Amino acid sequence: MANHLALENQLCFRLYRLNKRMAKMYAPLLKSLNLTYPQYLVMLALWQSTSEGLSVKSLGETLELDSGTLSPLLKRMQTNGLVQRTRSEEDERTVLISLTESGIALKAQAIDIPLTLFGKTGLSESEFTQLTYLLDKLISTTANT
Amino acid sequence: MANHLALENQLCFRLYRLNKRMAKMYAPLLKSLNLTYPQYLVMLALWQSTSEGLSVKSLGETLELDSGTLSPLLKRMQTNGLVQRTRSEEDERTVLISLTESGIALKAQAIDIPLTLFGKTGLSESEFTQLTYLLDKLISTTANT
DNA sequence: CAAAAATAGATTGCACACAACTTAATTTTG
DNA sequence: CAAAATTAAGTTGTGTGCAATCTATTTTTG
Repeated sequence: MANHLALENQLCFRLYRLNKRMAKMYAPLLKSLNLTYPQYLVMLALWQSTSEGLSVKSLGETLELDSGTLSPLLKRMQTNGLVQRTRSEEDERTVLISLTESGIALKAQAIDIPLTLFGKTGLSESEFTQLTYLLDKLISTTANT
Repeated sequence: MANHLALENQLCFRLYRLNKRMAKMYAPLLKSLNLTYPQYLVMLALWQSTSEGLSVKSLGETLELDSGTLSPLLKRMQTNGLVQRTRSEEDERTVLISLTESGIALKAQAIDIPLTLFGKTGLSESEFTQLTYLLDKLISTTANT
């Protein structure tokens, strides 16, 4: 007779706690780069993009964030000198976000973060693979928006 | 040669996205109970507690939230008639949070939520068990606070 | 082609989430 | 026992995150 409403039985609560703990583990490393956790995700997206940058729309699709979150976040990143905003010439509605020199340079300082964090998780390679598989499966069955 | 900074390779990003998707899946169900997702977690904690209720501190330990989050959140729940606050008599620093009649009654309306959501995940029982195991392992290796 | 619909981004309002700080009460300690 | 340290909640300030709305620009359609 399972108690379905017990907090310990909620998958969502495990994800909720773990997500917060992850962000807290990143925080000290990111602080030295003057980045918040969501800003770090934006940087990851931009570091792997072309030099023209990404539109706010495509950044939003990649990170699953809407303009209500991204607009002020990108404004802060611009203030901190990490990104530039350019109106697209083909479509005046579109704003292209691209890295500044300083934003590009920051990549070198971030390069070790993923492995450092993976070390702290204590997971084996095979557990990591298995967890990735299960999370992807769940991501694919949970519709976005 | 793995690209460690690629967004697709980040475990944290999978958890980040999935956590948000979960909250969005709960949202419509919780809206009919007039609860937000964090408020739902508070209700789960209170539904399984004794009738004396829980202190803000123990609620915070259970949910991994500090008073900066809980104080205003509990105030809103009190405004909505779900919980009461009582100063403890043994220790005047402690505030006990307990359910109102209406808060207790809400449990009946929430009883089907976990199974409804589990259905939407599309996970098998064995996948659920495996995922729970891996998440717990990760939770136990990631220190809190 | 002009009106209607759709799209991109920004803005507003509300609810977390957390660091840092404050206040009041209790414990510890010299 | 009194001063110092600790503890529990609350407050303040900043940064998300999202729904709803607004504005400007395109695209579609009659």
